[in-house]
Amino acid sequence: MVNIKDVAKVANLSVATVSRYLNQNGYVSKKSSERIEQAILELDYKPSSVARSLSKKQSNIIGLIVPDIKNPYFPELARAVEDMAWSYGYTVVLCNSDDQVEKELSYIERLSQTYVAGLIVATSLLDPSVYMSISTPIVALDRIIDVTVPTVATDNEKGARIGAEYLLTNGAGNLLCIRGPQGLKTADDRLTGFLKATDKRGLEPIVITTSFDFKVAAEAIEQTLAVNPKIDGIFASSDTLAIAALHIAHKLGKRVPEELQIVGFDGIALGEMVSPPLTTVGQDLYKMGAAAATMLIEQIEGKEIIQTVLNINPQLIVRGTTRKEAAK
Amino acid sequence: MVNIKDVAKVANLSVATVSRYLNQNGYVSKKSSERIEQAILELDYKPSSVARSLSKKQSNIIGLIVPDIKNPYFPELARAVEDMAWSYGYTVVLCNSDDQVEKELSYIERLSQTYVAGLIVATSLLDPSVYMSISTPIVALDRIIDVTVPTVATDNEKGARIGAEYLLTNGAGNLLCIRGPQGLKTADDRLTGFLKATDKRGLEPIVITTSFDFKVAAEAIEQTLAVNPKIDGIFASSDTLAIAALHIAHKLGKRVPEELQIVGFDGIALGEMVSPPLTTVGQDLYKMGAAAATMLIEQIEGKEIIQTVLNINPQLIVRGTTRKEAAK
DNA sequence: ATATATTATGTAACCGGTAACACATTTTGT
DNA sequence: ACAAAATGTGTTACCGGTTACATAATATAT
Repeated sequence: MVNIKDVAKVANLSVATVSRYLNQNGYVSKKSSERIEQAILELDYKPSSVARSLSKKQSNIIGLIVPDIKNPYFPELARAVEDMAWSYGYTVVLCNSDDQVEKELSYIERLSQTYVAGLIVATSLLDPSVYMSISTPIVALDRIIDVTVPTVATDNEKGARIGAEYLLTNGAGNLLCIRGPQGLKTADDRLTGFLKATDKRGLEPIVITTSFDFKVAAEAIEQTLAVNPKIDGIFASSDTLAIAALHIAHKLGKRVPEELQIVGFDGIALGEMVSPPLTTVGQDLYKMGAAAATMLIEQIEGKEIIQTVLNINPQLIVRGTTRKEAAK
Repeated sequence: MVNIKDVAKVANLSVATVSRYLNQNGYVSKKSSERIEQAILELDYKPSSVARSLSKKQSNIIGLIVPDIKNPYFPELARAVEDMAWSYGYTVVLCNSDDQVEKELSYIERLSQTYVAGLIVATSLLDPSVYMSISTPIVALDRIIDVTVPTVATDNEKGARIGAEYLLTNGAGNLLCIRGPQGLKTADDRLTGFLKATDKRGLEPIVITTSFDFKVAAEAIEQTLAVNPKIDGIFASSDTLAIAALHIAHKLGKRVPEELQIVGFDGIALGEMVSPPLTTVGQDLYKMGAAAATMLIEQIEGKEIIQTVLNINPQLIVRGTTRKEAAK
């Protein structure tokens, strides 16, 4: 492989000058620049990012830690992160933590051995102090880790309130809230928002807790609907859960949205594919991912961060699992 | 950060001995080993993979190139690849090629600058010669690039034949085949398999070509169904397309599977979530991804590759979009 | 007992960059 | 015109490992 020395030799200059040219720092005359360009072209020289990393103690690798890329929520974020990273010359390492503390810690350790430039963390199982003690720049995505950690997130409480209120103004009176796993801040906030909406009307909705796993969730929902046939509105803490509810509704022969209305949360692409398409509280996932990446890269490159917490506003996306006519 | 010199100093040995100990090559006495272990523990030493990469001209990074991780087919593969890579101590860089030659080439170039250990390629837009000329180990996943490139793939033709035959024996006589984009080997093979099944019966099915994009596909399907109301069986080249068909069927009020039967291809998790759940020709995606990763790592680590082409057998997964009773 | 093989360890060059420092040359200010 | 500032370039140590080579100490063979 061609190295910087070869280029220096051909250009009849020292490696330092070539390095200066490559990094656009220090002085390089026009003539030298041209000779270097020529040499680079001639030799098809590609600087070794490994050598650069070793020397600078800084790589162009960004770690993206998600619980599980199979969860349809994350590919959309990942894609946005990757796009942004790409355009800034960074590379994304995909890490599935599987919500295992050990695995996540081990990943962080491994990454730090490669001088990883920064971390985007879309998990929240570790103690905030762990993230705060990491020396590389970090951005929390979709999860608030700590006020000191730059964050891109949605106002989950508000979104849930909007979603629940839409169900209520839309004629659903007996609500079921399918909340995500206990202890997950995101799910907690969504429950809070939901309850705010129902409390205001003095309602006592049913709340069930379930994992995000489709089958497990579907079973729990089926049982709940069997016991409480009066339920005419479901607010789900995620689109996957909402789709599970829709699935069960079909199975039980409940017509959606005539007999049962469903509102999800997230705005994943899948929501448009099911029938009827899912009404949901949408987050602009691409925007979130892109914002997180941009934020991280700005941190990495030493730019002053003005805004450390970016709250993306959720937006109700009305599709087919709610009754439109009643909305007025 | 603690480096190998510090360890050597504490253990009262030279860096060479410590390095030998770390790599388990060369001679290191028991006593020295113990002293080194002690020192490593004491200092919490973690070897720098960057320095090692520079020296060895080999990293522990694997590049995974997919068209778009948002396509629900790829997260399942990616997850398997990542799992395997993880267990062998490798790290996965995610690359979305977007089916753009330039982007893919640029990725390959960037990765080679980091001494990437190997590449798993799930795209096929580049000329085979490009992949063959790459000096790092490579494995083709889901796409056959060239006989000389180790490959993990499904027998698409056979799978499509099985899927089409199932429709035919199941009472569907007027078939529509929704084939994927032209020029995509995978889609071509599936069409071939489909046609083999229909030709055998002397049928003349309708074949439409469409992109994998959900909305575009849905529109094309809607038009086709409108013009050809007789269609009672659809074979789709991918589950996403099948789900688009299902979506349109619902929209048009066609009962599935009573009036219209649908068979997809791929076996993505999504297929179980729609209603009715999708009958499909399933590939064991996890197995494919894991096999590709294993194959690659074996290549990287210099093991003899006995089997360079691994054909995973597709399997018909009968669910709700086909009529069961007629199967006999 | 001596030659030879095996085991154990250290020195130092190397991987391919970066950047501090030194030095030379040109430009600018007064 | 002369000092000071700006510009241009080279030498070399360093980042943190690996490994070829040299050397020393044991173990084994004859």
